[in-house]
Formats: sequence, C-alpha cells, structure tokens
Amino acid sequence: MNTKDNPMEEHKIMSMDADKRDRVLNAAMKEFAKGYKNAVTDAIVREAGISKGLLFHYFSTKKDLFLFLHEYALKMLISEFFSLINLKQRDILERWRQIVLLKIDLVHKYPAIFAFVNAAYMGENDDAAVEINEQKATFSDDVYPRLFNDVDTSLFRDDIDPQKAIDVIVFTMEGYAAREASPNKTLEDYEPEYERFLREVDEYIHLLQRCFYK
Amino acid sequence: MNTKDNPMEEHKIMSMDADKRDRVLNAAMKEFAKGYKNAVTDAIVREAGISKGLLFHYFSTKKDLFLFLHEYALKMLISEFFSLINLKQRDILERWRQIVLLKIDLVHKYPAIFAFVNAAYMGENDDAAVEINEQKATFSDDVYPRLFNDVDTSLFRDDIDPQKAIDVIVFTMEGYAAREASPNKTLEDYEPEYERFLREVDEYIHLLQRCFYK
Amino acid sequence: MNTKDNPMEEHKIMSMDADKRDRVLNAAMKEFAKGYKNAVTDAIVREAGISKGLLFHYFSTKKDLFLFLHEYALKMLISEFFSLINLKQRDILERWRQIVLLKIDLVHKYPAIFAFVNAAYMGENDDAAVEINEQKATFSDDVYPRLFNDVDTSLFRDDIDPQKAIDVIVFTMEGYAAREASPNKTLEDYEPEYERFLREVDEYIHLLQRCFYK
Amino acid sequence: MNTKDNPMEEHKIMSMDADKRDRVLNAAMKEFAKGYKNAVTDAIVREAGISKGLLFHYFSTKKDLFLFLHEYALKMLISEFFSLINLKQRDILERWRQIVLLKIDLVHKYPAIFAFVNAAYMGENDDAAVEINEQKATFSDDVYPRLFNDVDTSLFRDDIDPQKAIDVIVFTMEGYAAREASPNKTLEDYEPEYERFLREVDEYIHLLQRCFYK
DNA sequence: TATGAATGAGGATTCATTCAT
DNA sequence: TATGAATGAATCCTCATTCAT
Repeated sequence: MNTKDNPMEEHKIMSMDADKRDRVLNAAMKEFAKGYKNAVTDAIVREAGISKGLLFHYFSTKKDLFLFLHEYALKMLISEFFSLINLKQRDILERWRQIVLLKIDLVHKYPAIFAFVNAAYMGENDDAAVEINEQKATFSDDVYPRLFNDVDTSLFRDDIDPQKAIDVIVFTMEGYAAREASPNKTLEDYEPEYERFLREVDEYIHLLQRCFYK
Repeated sequence: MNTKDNPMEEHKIMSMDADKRDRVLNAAMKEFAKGYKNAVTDAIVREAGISKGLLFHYFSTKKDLFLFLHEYALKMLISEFFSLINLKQRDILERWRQIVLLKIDLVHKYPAIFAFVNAAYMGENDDAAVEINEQKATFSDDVYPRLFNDVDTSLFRDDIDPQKAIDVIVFTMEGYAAREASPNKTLEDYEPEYERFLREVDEYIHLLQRCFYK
Repeated sequence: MNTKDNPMEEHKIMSMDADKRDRVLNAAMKEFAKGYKNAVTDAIVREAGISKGLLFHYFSTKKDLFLFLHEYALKMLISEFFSLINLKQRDILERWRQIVLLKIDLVHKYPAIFAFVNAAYMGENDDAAVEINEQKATFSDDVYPRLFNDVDTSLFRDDIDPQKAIDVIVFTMEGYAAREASPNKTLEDYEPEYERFLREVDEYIHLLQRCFYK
Repeated sequence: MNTKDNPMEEHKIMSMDADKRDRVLNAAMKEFAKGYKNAVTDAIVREAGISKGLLFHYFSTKKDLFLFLHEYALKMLISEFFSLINLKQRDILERWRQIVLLKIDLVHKYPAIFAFVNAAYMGENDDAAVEINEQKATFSDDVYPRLFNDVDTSLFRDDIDPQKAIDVIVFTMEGYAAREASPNKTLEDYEPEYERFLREVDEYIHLLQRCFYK
C-alpha cells in the first residue's frame, strides 16, 4: 500500500477532467452495484454521458475499471472515515458507539459507494475475484489495527484476555450490523429504524461493559 | 416446510434416475459456485455427462435449476445438521462447541454444497434474487430458533439480559467462523489449522463463561 | 387423385385403431392450426394421449404428418360437401345460396378442420409448401368443375360470355366470404351475424340476376 | 397515418447509412418472405453483409424487425401507388384497368416487397400477429375508400345498388388477380402472360359495362 | 482525446427425431 | 406396437472490445 506502486495514482483515468471522471466513476459504481456480470458497459457510458471508445481508452478492460473502482471506493471510505473519527477516545465500547454513528453518516453521504462495495463479489472463481479479495483483506489489515490496536485494555477485567475480549466486541458490532442490513432494503427503509438501532447498540455496550470491564 | 406440499418432492427432476440426478445436481452446484451469471449450462451438462436437451427437459430454465438447487442444498444441510446435533445439551456455550465440530464435519462431507450456498447470489435486483433471499431468510428463521430458543438461560448472570447475551455469543461464533473462512482457501488449506481453531474456540468459550455465567 | 397412387389409402396410420387415430389426427389439426412451424409435436402427443415414439412410428416426420393431414382434411371436406349438395339445381345463383348455407353448416360441424386448412401455409419457400400448394390446386381443379361445369348457361343474357359471367359470380361469392372472414374471429363471433350474411348474399344474388340473366 | 408521429420516422434504423439500410431491409424482406418462423436472422445478416450484433443494435428483436418491415413495406407501396394513379378518372371500370397496369408495374419495381407482404403471416395466435393484422386492416381501411369512394355512380343502371355493384367489381378484380397469381411462380413466369391478362381484364370490364352501366 | 458503429464469440433455450426397452 | 428419456443442431440474442474517423 505504499505510494510508489499504488496503481491508483498512476492510473490513466487520473488525467481525465475531474468532473467527467466523477461522472464516469459514479455511473460505474451505480452499475456495478448489480454485480460484476450484471453490469453493462453501455449503461455506464450512457449514464456518464461519454462514448464507449473513451471508456475503453481510459480503462483497457471492464475488469480494470472494476478493480480500479473497488480500490478507489475502499480508499475513499477509509480516508473519509479516519478523518472524522476521534481516536482520542480509547474506551473501545465508546469508540464503537462513535463508529456506528459515523457509519450511518457515511452511508447517507455515499450511498452508491456502499452499495457498490457490498455488491463487489464477482463470483468466487473469476480471476478478478482474487484481486478483490486481496483488496478486501488489505482493507481489513489496514483498518482494524488502526481502530483497535490502541484501545485502553486496562479497562478490562484482569482475568480475561484483552485481545479475545476485543474480538468479541468487534464480532458483536459487525454481527449486529450484518443482521440489520438486508440486501433488499433501501436507505429510506432504514430511516425510521435508527432510534431502535442506537438503543440496541447501547444495550450491547452496557452488557459488555458490565461483563468485561472492571 | 412440511413434506406434503414441499415443491421439491414434486419437481420433475425427482423422477430422474437417482445416480444421474446426483451427477446433474453436483455438476450444477459446482458450476453455480462461480455465481449464477458465471455459471454456464454447457459446463454443467458436460460435467454431468448428459445432453443439453435433457437438462432443459427437467429444468425449464437455468433459473429454475438454480432455485431448485438452492432450496435442495439448504434443506439437505439443515436436515443433516439437525439429525446429528444433540439438543439435550442446553448450555449454549457447550452447544457452540458441538456446532463447530459438526460444521467442520459437514463441510468435509459436502464441500460442494457449502461452496454453492455461500456463493449463491445472482446479482441484487434480479427477481430470482428475491426468492433466494427469502429462502435464506426462511433458513435463518427456521434454524436459529431451533438452535437457540431452548438454551438454559438460568446459567447467565442475573444482571444481564439473556437474549442479548445469546446474541453476543452467536455473533462471536459466526464472526469467528467468517474470519477464518476465506473464499480462496480450499479444504486442504484448513486441515492443518483445526487444532488452532478448536483451541481458539475454547478460549472464546471460557472468556464468555467467565463473564456471562453465574 | 386416382385411387391407385392415393397415399392416404396406403398410409401406415390407417392400420391404427380408429379411435386412437381420430385422437391423433384431431390433436394434430388443432396444433397445426397455429401454422406448421408453430406446431409442436409434443403438444400433439400430449393432446392425443399417445407417446412420442408412436407418433413417429406412424408418421416418419412432422412433414409427413402435416401433408397427410392436409390431404385427409381436404378429402373429407370435399366428400362431405358433395354428399350434401343438391346438384340438380342448375341455376348457378341458386346454387350459390345453397353453397353458402352448406359452408356454414360444415364450418360448425368441423371447425377444427376449417381452422387447420385455412392456416395450412407453411411459408412459401419451404419444401413441403410446394406439395401443399399442389394439393390446394388439385382441390380447386377437382371441385370447381364439379360445381360449375353443369350450370344452366341458357339463363344468361345472350350478349354475354357465360364463362366470364360464371367467373364474376364465383369471384363475388369468394370475395364476399373472404371479406367477412377474419383470422381473429372465432365461431362464436360469427353466430350473431348469420342473418346479415344471408341478407347480403341475397342482395348480391338479386343484383346479378337482374344484370346477368335474361 | 400522419407523418409527425409516425413511428417509422423515429426508428433507430433510420439513422443507419441509407445504402446499408437498404441492404438490410431488402435482405430481411427476402428472408421473411419464407414466413416469420422460417426466416433466420443469420441469413439476413449474411445477405446484408453486416454482423449479427449490428442487426440487433438497430432492431431489438426479430419481431421488431418484422413489424417495422411490414409497416414500412405497406406504407411504401401505398404512397408509390397513389403517387402514380390518376384519380381524375372516375369511371370505376376504367380505373380498374389503370390499377391492373399499375400493379404490374409495381410488382416489377418491387418484387421482394410484394413477396414479403403476401407471405407476412407469423402464425395465428402470436401477439405480433395481431399487430400485423391491424396493419393489414388499416391498409384496407385506408386504401379502399381512397380508391372507390369517389367513383361516378351515375354511370350505373338506376335499378341497382351502386355500392353492391362496386363490391362485385372489386371482388372480380381481386379474385382474378388472386387466381392468376400463384405463390410458386416467379416474375419471369408472368412475363409472357401479360397480353392474355390485359385481354381477359378487358373482357371482364366489357361484361360488367354491358351489365351494370346504363 | 473522442466518437459510436461494427464485430462475433458466447450462451440459453427449443424441438424434431432416435432408440433401448 | 408402445414408451418417453435422450440427443444436439439450430436459433435468437448479448455485450466486451475494436477501430476508422
């Protein structure tokens, strides 16, 4: 992930006019949210208002576009995320509450990006799938340490392994999010539920505080 | 879910010679593990050793085959799973250990089925995707209650909500499984890791016992 | 059309049990009413309640079945028609009235046969189309002379060519029938119109009587 | 039928290079002369010298192509026909002679179009068949009134219904044309017969003049 | 850079016909 | 005779990618 061989910085598309580039990338994300195979390049160029030829001038293949986009989306979300989170708060459970609120904000700010990243699967055996999974792995390897390495483990009871406790907290945090997220729901469907989400998250937090903290 | 009006029992394919049917269904699962769109009917018939015409004699469309297969796979796994699990053990953490072992067994017994069910996506907005999601939802609605409704909640500390505690346990159980499962790994890759898995699972179990139980 | 090389008499199907044969031929007519290409052998055997193999035992190809059926239907209609018509009446206009009534009767008695014969086109360039057209030509060559050769030409004005007058009458008779027949109408649609038909036919007859007859 | 919202004018194909478009439409007509089902898209593109993809770029389905073609052919024949006919001549029998000559001209000028329009069936119960029939009905409803509404009925004998007389004339005109036209004949087959045709047409005309006119 | 017409291999589905029983 | 499972060539349509301008 060092800057030297970062494919993004050197990608042809970066020399495109910024406005147009945004149109292309947004159109592509929107289309790829259907899944790689279901996405059609024609729809992308139509939505972006550019020609087929130009798309393939900048991205030599559909796969190239997809891979670039995935990396781009992931990087954008990460940098946005870390620019907003307050890493001063070293109580992991309090941080969790913060993360939940931040995630809700980001989903609203970049709904298309989330939809795209979630849908980015491509079917397991495809050649590009490997690269995608590597990107996702890199994402985790990059993000989780930054989020959870510096937490204040002195808050935990002395008779428990802090790393395992952190794991349980993270699994719960993500498990709950996954349970509430349904592929068929739209942003509007979530709106009326936020209060419940926050209340339930607090209940998990309190439970874990009572059990894991001194 | 009762056997009488189970659409599976009445499916044309059930009148096919059992051996051949198994070849077809296995070939189809293997191919669909790539994802719906990536799967090619030609590959299925080649692998199954039957003609294209015969496949479409039994399944009127690719989608029909896919949907049948998904239901079939889910039902088979569920029934196999429940025929092996000991529901007498009402300590949820002990039951978890059992489930882990059972899952490892089943993954070895039916690797293709697991690969298929995991990969079964179809691209978000397809009409059939809705059916798949319904099947998956039905699966959860059917399986989780049977696994976790009758656990002995008297083991939990009196000052915690047992349902939330169960949630945390289930999230941990599944989160750990998901973290260790990688789409790029084959069965052989897991082999040398089982001891570590079991040790780590035990560590989570002990942590939660110490924190959640009286 | 002489008996010696009449393919019908010698056709394999004639050795089939009469009831079953009727089921087959009716089913086939019904299906071929959609047009040759649109007709599906599966539908025929399903409707007839016989096996695919048996159909192809009796008719070596779909084309054979179609051709046999066409000849069969035409012959049946002709013989039925001539068994009912009174050829004593030698006034061509009176005979026309008779023909109209007879045709209405026959359409009601054998709706499927009429539907089939009308639809029997097969697309011009097809190899079988030639044979069909020959059968239709033979039909005309066979029927028209029997219907119109023996009419009483002495009724016509002396200053007109009787053959041309007969032509005009036949053209009118058939043109009117074609104009009223619509491919989208069913038998029921015609029901309430018969009175109008008969009245209009009479008007043409009177017009031609007044103009052509002495 | 007004030009403004004529769907033809707006069809994608109209943006194709005129030469190529003609090749495509001619090839399609030639192929569809076999009937809708017998026509094969491969043959069309081979004959037109374009790729499969291009055909389906302009016509989203085979049916779309067929329907467009039918409307196109009908419209072209009608406009050509009316641009040539002299509607000053209000004697219907004289007009008939004109129509016959005109038709012969048109059949020579556009043999493929005539072949196509005659063969355009599609099999009775298809949804598109309904549209075809509507187009044909519109055609008749459009053409006949323009041809026969303004004829000079004062020429007819006072004791006959002019409308019925016109009907008889039209039926004769069309009946004779249909009798002489055989689906198996090619243009060359007709060549040596024109003199006979014209003579016979004149005979019918004289017969009807003598009988129907004052 | 920018266009969009053109390509053609690839894929799902149909259906007449065969053949072992 | 009778069955119906099995075949596979034929057909419509899709879509990533190229290329002349």
